[in-house]
Amino acid sequence: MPETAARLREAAYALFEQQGYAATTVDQIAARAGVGRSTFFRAFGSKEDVIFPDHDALVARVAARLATLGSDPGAAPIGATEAARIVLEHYLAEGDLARARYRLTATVPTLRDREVSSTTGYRRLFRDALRTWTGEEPGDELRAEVIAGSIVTAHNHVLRRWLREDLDDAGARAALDRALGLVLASVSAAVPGGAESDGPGSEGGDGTTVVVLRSGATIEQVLPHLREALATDRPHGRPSPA
Amino acid sequence: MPETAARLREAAYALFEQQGYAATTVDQIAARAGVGRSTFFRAFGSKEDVIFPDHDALVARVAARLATLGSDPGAAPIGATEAARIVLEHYLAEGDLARARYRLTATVPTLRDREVSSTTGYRRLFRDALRTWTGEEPGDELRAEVIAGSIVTAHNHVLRRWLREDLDDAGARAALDRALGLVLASVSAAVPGGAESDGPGSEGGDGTTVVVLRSGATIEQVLPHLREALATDRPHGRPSPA
DNA sequence: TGCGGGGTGGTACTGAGTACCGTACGCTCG
DNA sequence: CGAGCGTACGGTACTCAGTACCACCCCGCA
Repeated sequence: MPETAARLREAAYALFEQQGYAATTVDQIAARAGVGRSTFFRAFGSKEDVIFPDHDALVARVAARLATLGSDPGAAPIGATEAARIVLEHYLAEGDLARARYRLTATVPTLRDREVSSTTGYRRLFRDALRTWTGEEPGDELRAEVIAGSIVTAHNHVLRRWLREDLDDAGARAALDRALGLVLASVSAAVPGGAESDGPGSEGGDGTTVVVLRSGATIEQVLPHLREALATDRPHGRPSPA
Repeated sequence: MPETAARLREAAYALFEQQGYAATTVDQIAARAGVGRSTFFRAFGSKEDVIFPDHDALVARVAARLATLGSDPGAAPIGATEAARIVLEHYLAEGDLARARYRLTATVPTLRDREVSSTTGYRRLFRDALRTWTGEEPGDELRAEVIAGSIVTAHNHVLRRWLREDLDDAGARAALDRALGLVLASVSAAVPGGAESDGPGSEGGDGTTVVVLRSGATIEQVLPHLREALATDRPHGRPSPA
């Protein structure tokens, strides 16, 4: 019965907020919900699971969305953005419950670890889905991992701000779009040619790379900045916005 | 006595490889090491800690290296690279022990989670250290987080290949340099101007950005590639190596 | 000889998680 | 109506990680 699980969850959150996570025993939760201890472990596999219930279902939905990416390279950033939004929308729909969970995970190290390790699943999902976008050559594995990690980072960054009530729902949606746009633009500039040079600090004249983001400007607009950039000597200076 | 801890560690690894992690009890480890159960918990706080012993010390060393970054923007990528190499060198020095740990963490979900969550500490370290590099404005927080995450991803990517014996020691060092060079170059291309546009799929003509990495080439070498890149319409196309 | 402190072993306890069993409720089929 | 039957529940008993506490022993030292 999902109704029993709901009562258990409410009892658990109430006791956690009142006494703290560690000080609350499963017996207390079960007693408050008016059920036996066995019932608790049947509904949730563990004491932690009462806090992260529908996580698996969410992962499955994201995976389903990413599975439709196919091999069209242009679809990857849009699909990834929509997949990330699925997760954000899930938390927005949870509302106060998500914020209550955040208060717990922010406090209790065990729960924080649990949440952190759950993000790895998303990283893998995005990485595998992005393989078709980034390419299949050996060196591209790292690119896919970096992009996947950056997407997750961007999402979590926005989500955290919403959890802290720095952002309302609409603000979070807009911030996610902006963050993902920034991250995908930045990260899609990874340059295969750069991989051939021999690391930071070395300025092999052959390793120079020029990256163009967001085409649309004419050469005339760009050229002065480019000339200036090429004149400088710093191997890893700040980027020069044009 | 560190000698007692060493005996416990050897006994633990032997039993883990032989019976599996879950099937091995702390009593068995202590018995095999010829000490009491209390001694085990005195030496290592928990059953997991026997696998991740000097982790805190390693974090401290990385933190110490990053603390010397100061506010010189040019020092950030080099310092970050060296900090990442500290971690790699630690594992290389461990040798077979690190690989035995990898076999465990790859198998046992509990240990995998533990290791994953430990990377968060590095992420925070790099993020905070990179704040001075990426800037202090509000929008730059995300950039710092993304760069930090990418550094950790790059390191772990190389480390994992070494753990799987895809790479020998020298190969791992070289691969880390290349991976970090690639990642830092890519990620340092994050463009403040890009944050003003409204997400992927939009091609605001004003948001175009050209980023120069690894100066040293002349304009003549770069220009043809640049012209080609600017001619394409895709808002998020593959980068154009020059 | 007396004395204090660190490393040690032993005992007892709490609490999470598992296995198992008996039971009550609701269902369908005869 | 009643007999079977699956499912959800409660209860008991157990294992094991982790904690607290105490008694001990060995050591240097006065």
